[in-house]
Amino acid sequence: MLTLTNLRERRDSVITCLAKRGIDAAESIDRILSLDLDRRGIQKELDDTLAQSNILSRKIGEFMKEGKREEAEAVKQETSGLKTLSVELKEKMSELEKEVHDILSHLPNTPCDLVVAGKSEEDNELVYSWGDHPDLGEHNKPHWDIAKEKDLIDFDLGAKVTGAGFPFYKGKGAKLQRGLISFFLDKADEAGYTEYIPPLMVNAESGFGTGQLPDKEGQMYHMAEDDLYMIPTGEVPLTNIFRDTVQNAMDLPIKLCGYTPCFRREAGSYGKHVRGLNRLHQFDKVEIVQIQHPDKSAETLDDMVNHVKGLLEALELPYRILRLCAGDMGFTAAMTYDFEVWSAAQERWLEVSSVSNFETFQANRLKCRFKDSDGKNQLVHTLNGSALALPRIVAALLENHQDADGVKIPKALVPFLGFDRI
RNA sequence: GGAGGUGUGGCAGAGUGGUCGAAUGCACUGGUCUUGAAAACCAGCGUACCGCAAGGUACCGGGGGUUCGAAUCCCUCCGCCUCCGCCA
Repeated sequence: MLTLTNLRERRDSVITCLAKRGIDAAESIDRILSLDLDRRGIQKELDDTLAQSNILSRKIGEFMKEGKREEAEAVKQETSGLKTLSVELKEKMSELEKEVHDILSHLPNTPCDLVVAGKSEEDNELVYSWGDHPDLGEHNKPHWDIAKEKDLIDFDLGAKVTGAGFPFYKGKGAKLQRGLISFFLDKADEAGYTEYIPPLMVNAESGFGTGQLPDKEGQMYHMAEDDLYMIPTGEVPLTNIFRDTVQNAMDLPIKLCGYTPCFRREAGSYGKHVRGLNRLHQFDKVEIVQIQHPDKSAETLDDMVNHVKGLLEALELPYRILRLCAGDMGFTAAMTYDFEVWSAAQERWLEVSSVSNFETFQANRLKCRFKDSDGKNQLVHTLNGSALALPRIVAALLENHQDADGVKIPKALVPFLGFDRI
């Protein structure tokens, strides 16, 4: 969530920034600013009224102590008007606050300077690429065929037991999942990230804290009976650890990681591009998260990007990195790098990781601050990235490393699997 | 799930409905003393909002209520603890 101070002090530049996303926020922002002005006026009035009635109440207390009942009663009469007034003012003020909050919580984050304006993925900037596209020759099966032949993944069984998008992994397919998770977690551990195993359901406060609510309400599975949400990403529980906290500047950055299944409703997506592992309702992911000092978050984002590069290179998968244009970025991000792996058999790029700096956008919702050198509380910057999401990695591994009689496992992964071919 | 208890500042821990934003101790910060340190002593030490400032307002788990006035009374939700039940 954008901070009110920011809107007040930098109205024009916020509007310019949001315009890069293709959003004309002038009207919303001016509405917020005018409501906020009203609010401040009313708060002044309310504070004065309360101050007045506090004085009278104290006076009543003194009279009561001295046994002057009549004088006390007389003062009581005076307070009744103040009381009704303050109730009215309180109502008015909370209405104004609520309206400001509602508009504010629907405004997305302002993109960084580096982020270009643009509407869709076509405007994303290619910033890096690695590896050659393999020439598969006649061995160019898509992963769903390989998975079926080698009995690695059973989509039909998942559809029967749960529904489409909830596959079963079997045998070497299951071991591949487990091995990849261990591999990713070990790499994160080596890079200094502390491993967590978080809850897979979160409450509404947490959903709001990282920005899934209210923006992505329909994307999450919701347990109505207990008002809990299945996590769409480990980001939600891992970042909400820091909700309502004040960190010590010395402890920054805080680095953590965790493996979790992720649950997404993905309503309305069907067809060829979501076939096989390309889009699932439940999938596995290792997430890395950092809580960082505002001055250092830009370089931290680069560190995280480098970490993900290392993973993909170890898996010998050709990839490219895109800096998303403003319009293609998520609601909460100030800057995002997407990693895409080339799928040789499908002849398309598959998004396998998204690494973002949210700057103070989440921190403002989370109320996550640190004490700066002046002893003042300041919002931290939050960052996170997938390192990595499994399904499309599995797809790319199966497709890119296939040969005449199976699939060759990249060397780095073999110790985690106990076999070198499928 | 049932019964009882409990929730106060970074921690510990007081708090008769009326100068309680809250005693006290510890921790922390600055100072005095000291060659230096420790000890001792002195002072400071929550957050948010409004205000140029002086200052004001709100906050004692969350929400609501009673009252001129609530940390203190009532209702409700949440967390924690103890006992019982159930259970991987």
